[in-house]
Amino acid sequence: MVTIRDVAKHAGVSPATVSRVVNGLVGYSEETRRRVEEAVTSLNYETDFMARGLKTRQTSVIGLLAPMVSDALASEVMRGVEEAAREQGYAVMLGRTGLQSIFIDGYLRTLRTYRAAGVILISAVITQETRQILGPNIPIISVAISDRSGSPSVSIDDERAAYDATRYLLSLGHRRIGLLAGDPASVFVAHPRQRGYERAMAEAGHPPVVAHGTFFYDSGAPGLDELLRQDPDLTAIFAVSDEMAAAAVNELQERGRRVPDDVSVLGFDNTSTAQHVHPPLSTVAQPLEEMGRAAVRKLLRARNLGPRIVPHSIIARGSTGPPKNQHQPSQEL
Amino acid sequence: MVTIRDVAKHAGVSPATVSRVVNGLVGYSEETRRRVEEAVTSLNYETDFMARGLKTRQTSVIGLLAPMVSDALASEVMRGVEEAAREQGYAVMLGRTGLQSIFIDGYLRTLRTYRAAGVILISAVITQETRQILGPNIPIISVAISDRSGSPSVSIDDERAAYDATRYLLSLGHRRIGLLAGDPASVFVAHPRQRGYERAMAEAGHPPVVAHGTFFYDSGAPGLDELLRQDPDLTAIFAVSDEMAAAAVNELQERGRRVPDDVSVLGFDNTSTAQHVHPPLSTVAQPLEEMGRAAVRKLLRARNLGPRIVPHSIIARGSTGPPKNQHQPSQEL
DNA sequence: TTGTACGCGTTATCAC
DNA sequence: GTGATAACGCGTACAA
Repeated sequence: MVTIRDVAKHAGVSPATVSRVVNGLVGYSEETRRRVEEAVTSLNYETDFMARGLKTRQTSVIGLLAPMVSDALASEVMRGVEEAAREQGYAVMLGRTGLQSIFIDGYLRTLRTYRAAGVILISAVITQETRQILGPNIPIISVAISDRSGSPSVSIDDERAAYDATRYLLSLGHRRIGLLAGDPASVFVAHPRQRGYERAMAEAGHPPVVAHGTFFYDSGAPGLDELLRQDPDLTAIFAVSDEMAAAAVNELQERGRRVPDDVSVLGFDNTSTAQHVHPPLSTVAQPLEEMGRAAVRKLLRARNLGPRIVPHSIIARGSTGPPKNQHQPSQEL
Repeated sequence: MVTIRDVAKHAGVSPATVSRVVNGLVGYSEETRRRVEEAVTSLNYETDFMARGLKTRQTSVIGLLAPMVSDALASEVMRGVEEAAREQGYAVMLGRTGLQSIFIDGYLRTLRTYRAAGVILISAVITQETRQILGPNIPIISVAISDRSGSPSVSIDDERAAYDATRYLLSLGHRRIGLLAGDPASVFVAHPRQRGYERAMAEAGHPPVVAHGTFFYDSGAPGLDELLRQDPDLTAIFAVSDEMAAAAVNELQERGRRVPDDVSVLGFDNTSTAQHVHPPLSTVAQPLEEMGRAAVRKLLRARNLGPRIVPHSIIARGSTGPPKNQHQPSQEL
């Protein structure tokens, strides 16, 4: 292992000077810089992050905590985080918090003792406790969750997005629209989306039809069943996750209903799942990868005060279309 | 920040003793242990990983490198790695290598200066260069790739799995089976799978029909098109990734062919994608999560010499069935 | 069990 | 302005 003192000896200067050159500080002549750099490359010197971190009480590590490291949404955000971090010279430390944030405390402690430069939380809110464990020196930011506490965050406006999505279905002519909502326990995403749907339906004067799922694929079919029991004549299903929407599409076809001819289905998140079903899902897009990148930038810029809302958009693919109106013939013509 | 010396003072012992107690070594009385532990909890002491790493030249960090952090296969492996690492008290540092392993060198260097305890490579082979950058002290292991170089690895026998999968289709009665193969450039997975298919077909006396894709969803439809052009009467498609298989299912249905009644489709990997299409994909399962866990264990046990082959299995879901045999009526009855 | 040198980069202090 | 010296950060390991 070649140390800073080896380089200093080779270049005929002191370790302090080498340090200054390596870190691009001031206080040396052009000639010294050249000699030091020559020594660095010829000896293949690399700064020891441990030693540096011990002294500076900072490492170039960003902690990334996701409830499931394997779900499509988290994966997209992770990709953005990883790219932005690498570009800025940071490494990413990965942790899974579990659905009920079981492991989060342990990870935060680890990140603290590793003197992480910051922490990014996917789909989880920043609690008082979180902040406390992390201490005052490590910034934290949440991504892809509507956290109204004013903590640093990057997200879309979930209420507005669901409102817009419902309006989109209304604009296609649908009146009987069912909501495949999220787990009411995970109130921070599920609730705003449900509110947005309900607001749009109320404004249009149509009764809401709601069933609850878990966001995951498996809950899509039972949820659809529940919705159709409430109203067998639904012409559109709005699911608050692509996974549930995909399950709904498949289950509808299983029951002999065509998508979108008989029933339109609209998803949420625009993950890769949306494109893997047939017909491909129309969905509400969150710019997930960009949100990951934005989170890194915000974290490192240290002006990460308060929430940042990024724009959502609605992507129309094959799973949505006008209703056939067979059950409500020319009601409004 | 409370240091080991603070604890020592509080407990009336030396820093060295505190260190031994904290690390569960021997050489202190029961009474001292009690006093030290009391001091640790009352002062809320936590070991500084930087200082420890500086001295021991080791940190509890495992590097995890994947070509795409967001694909379904890597995600499953990552989940296993994360879980096993956490249980053993290790943190996971994540890196994306890019499809052509563009960033791998940079990450390896970073991992070296962080004195990682080991490196796990998903879907990439360990080259001479890789080993050289990492140095002799950091073990490395590859996962989910048939690397015949004898380097430490955890994978299925891809050739055998593809052979078995093809035999499975043959046993259903299929004779005209097309292979949607992988990118021939990524020779380490694509090639063995193709060989397994070709061996099974040769043994059965049927001509192979092969088209190449990229493993990704988008290449499925063009690949299918290519296969059907070579033989319009194929009754089964074996795709070497679930994504391509999913695309094939969707494209077949788009063309008015029923799955599995007209054409059976078999996937590979058993990722979540397999369950998101309709009908759900029959597929060759790799125990991806378990492979991730095994990689961590193997890495830390330091008896990680040579490859380890884990068993594959074939999961029959809705996308495969016997051929209708309309083109080859009762040939063997 | 304890004292203490050590690992290595950084930075404050000092000399030229 | 240039550069050197040395103390420092904190846990570990070896000699005592």
